Amino acid sequence: MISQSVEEYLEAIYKLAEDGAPAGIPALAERLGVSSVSANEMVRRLERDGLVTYAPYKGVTLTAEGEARALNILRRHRLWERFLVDVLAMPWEEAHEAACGLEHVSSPSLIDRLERFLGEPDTCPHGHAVPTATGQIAARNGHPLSDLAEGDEAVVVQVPEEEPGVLTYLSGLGLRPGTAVVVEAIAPFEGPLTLRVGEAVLALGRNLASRILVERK
Amino acid sequence: MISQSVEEYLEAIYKLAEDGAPAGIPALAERLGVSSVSANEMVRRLERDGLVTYAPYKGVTLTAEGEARALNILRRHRLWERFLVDVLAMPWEEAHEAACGLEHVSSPSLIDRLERFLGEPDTCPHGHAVPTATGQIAARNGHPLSDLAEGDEAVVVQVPEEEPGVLTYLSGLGLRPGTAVVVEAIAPFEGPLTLRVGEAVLALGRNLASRILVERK
DNA sequence: CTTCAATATTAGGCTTTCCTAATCATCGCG
DNA sequence: CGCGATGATTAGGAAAGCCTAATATTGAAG
Repeated sequence: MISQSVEEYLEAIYKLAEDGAPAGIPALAERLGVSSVSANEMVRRLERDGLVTYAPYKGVTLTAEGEARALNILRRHRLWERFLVDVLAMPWEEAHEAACGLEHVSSPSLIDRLERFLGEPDTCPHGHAVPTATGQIAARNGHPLSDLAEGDEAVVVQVPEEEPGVLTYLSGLGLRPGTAVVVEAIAPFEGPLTLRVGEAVLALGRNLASRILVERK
Repeated sequence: MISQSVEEYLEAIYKLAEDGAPAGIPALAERLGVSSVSANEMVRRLERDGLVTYAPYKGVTLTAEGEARALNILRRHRLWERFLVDVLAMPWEEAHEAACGLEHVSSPSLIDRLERFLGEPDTCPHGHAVPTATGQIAARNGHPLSDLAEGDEAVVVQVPEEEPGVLTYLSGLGLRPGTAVVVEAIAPFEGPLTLRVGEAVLALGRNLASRILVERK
């Protein structure tokens, strides 16, 4: 058996590795809201159990076993999220929180049934791919919204999960997977993008825009 | 916050108190699969936190606060069970297990949404009343099946939850809430009851029969 | 009313998961 | 190349939960 804490660490390590280099201990600690010392301890436990390899000053990397576990957790998380949002009509940000709890107490049988009930969705409500029961995950497609040029039209395919504040904000703007956007203007010096979303026009910071994936039309 | 362990203890204390006297430490320990020492420790923690009162050699009793918590846990458990059985078509015995995990990680908002989605059911799949969000629980109605006389006809209203083996057995016999039964014969000396269930005739031990509630027709 | 079985408790330990404070190591910048 | 910031680690603890072994208490049955 594998504890909830361990699952949370594996998940965080996977997500940190997703955007770039292997996770450093401080980044991991920060993300999980624990001290560096605690994260360090846990990482050594994970290494002892063959779930990660750790090189000081380099970072933590999941082993094959660790990655398989992480993908399984992501699978559970994203299917629950789909259920909460689509079936129970729960708001995005609340759904993320709730799924964080449910993901750690879901047997394979339960998850498989849930998946069938939901119609085997490809992604979570934020557009992230749902890993299969066998541990496959579809490659991310789409480009950062920040890579578009003025005048480009595109459809949102993925928004960041995790931060509740960001989710509420994007939800309020109507920016969710499937939304069509037009780039009206791009301010210089890393400035904001001006977007048209339906009838509305809005300004979006470059940083956040780089974390939204779109598909050109 | 309240830990999963604490919730399991409260639930067990409630259920033990349901059938008779206040829970003794050994009974509690047995039910939870821990040693008497562990149960003793925990009971003292619960008392320290104002959730139970404990009199050695007498038993453990929930305080008002403790009972409110227990009812809330039961609410979550039974609604999840309803979902798992009705919506995901999970077998009874598996659903009980799964609900045991889910019940500890479900926010009030989630549970309220789930309840609405399910159509505000009155009972869990085994016929036990679902406590309301405000902590009310409907009184148990019905009589033990073992109290019927030969020739009586009745409808099952409640079967025991908890033990997976019992659930599988009853499920196999077709004995579930709503099932009509006729008492064909009652063996003397605490012997088994012979029942007709639909076309089938079967023998049921007196002990198990006393834990099945029915309503006379 | 005594004795024995059931119940309770103490003593001592283990693991997991977290913490603070303090020290040590490394990397990169000037 | 040396020094300061960042990162890593050690030392020492705490609380929750669990355990076994041993001891004390109590209630009920003879």
